[in-house]
Amino acid sequence: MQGQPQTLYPNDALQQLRDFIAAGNYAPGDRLPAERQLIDTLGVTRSALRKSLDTLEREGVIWRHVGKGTFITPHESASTVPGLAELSHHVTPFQMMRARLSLEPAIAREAAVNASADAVLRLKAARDRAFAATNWDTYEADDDAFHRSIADATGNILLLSLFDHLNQVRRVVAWRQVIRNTDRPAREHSSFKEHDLIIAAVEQRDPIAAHDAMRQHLNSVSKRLFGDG
Amino acid sequence: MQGQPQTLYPNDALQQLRDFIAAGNYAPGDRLPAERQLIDTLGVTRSALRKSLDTLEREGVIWRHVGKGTFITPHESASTVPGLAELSHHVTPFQMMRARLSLEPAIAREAAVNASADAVLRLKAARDRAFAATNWDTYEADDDAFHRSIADATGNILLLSLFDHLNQVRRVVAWRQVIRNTDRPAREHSSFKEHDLIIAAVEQRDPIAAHDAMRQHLNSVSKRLFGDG
DNA sequence: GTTCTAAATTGGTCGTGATTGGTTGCCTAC
DNA sequence: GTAGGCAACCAATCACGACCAATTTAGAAC
Repeated sequence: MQGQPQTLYPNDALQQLRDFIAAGNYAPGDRLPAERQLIDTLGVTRSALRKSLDTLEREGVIWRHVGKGTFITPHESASTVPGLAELSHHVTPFQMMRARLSLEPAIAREAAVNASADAVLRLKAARDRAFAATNWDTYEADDDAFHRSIADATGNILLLSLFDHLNQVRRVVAWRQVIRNTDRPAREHSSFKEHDLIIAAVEQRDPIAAHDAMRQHLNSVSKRLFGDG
Repeated sequence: MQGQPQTLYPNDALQQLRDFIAAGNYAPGDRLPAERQLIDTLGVTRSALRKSLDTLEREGVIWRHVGKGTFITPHESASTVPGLAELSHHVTPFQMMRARLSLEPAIAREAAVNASADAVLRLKAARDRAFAATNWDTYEADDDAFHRSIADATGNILLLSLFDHLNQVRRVVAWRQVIRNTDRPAREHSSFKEHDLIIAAVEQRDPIAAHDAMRQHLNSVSKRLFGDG
């Protein structure tokens, strides 16, 4: 696809640089070629190269100093984050749970502060749909939608985006070990009560209660998943 | 194919553009020709072309940015989740701050629970680099790296990924209005003390203190940005 | 062998001009 | 009178080159 010599999309230089480093087998502490040499090797402009180097520096992959050069960071922190699909292979269900416990209670708190009346209505509608689910699969989808509607209720598109990011990974992470001894969620399924508590807290504009209700809910989900909290 | 160059019915330009993209075999992420070139190729006016491009952008087919160009959307991405660049146009600095306040304290809490000794060392190294910054730009990069090293210290790649997602948007969000009346951060810049508090809390494995220290830090950043808390 | 100096090297910065998507306003055609 | 073509302008981005400051290297001077 490199038929055209003109610029491809901006991230191209970054990817080339990553490939170059990976192919070069650089050990931690090793020095990279000088910038003016790299732009020849990679065939990119210096500004594009330096932008990519900035990214790698922020990621902690490299370390630069005027007059000395650019070096691979001494501590191998394996902190290069792969793409979403790749990510889901490396995330354990426990880590997923910790991440949810980190993000979602805070989102619930924001929702309690900012939710519009309409958003509360949508929240209740999502709750009702989950309650009416006739099998576990649709319940999961509805539960999904319920949690997302809380992120939506924050009115903060960035928080919603963060939630979606988390959720995309969650859908793929393998936790099929969930015990389902009934064919559909029981009416007294504890989640329903917990959902109601969250909604009530949001409706009453009580950020602390919303935060705690969500945390409690996720803890009880965690308990069902892992056997205990 | 069109014998008459003059206008047919209004949607003509849109259809032509669709055909052009389909015929061009563009891969996701590829760049389209510039508008002023496309109007030559397609034989339509710029206003008609831009209207069509607007439609495609709303449909999520393409992605535009001033000074860069027009690109095919990288992945099929559910229409509900706008791309990162698109996102940054709709996120206000205030929303960004609320999102940081939602995520980063929780990350600091996780770091306090899970940070390895090595991770704490990397934390301190990042702190020292920021302290030694000689101008605001490198300070920002170092501060960035510091916050990221906290996410790294959680040992949870998903949390790190969430942080990166947030950070990618943060780099683009327009808050150039930040006041910088000195040419570099003063040694008594409050952030330095706050960074130290965070590190101390993580080192002492005190999740609550780490959470609060990060919240306080972000609050003071917010104060600097918006004038008050 | 030591010391000092000049040149070369390197990452960082700045300015200029070109390109790009976005905006505005005038003007024609219907 | 209104919609749309048309052109000029705006602001963001990038390539390119020159220059700057930190650092290393080489060699001259003694």
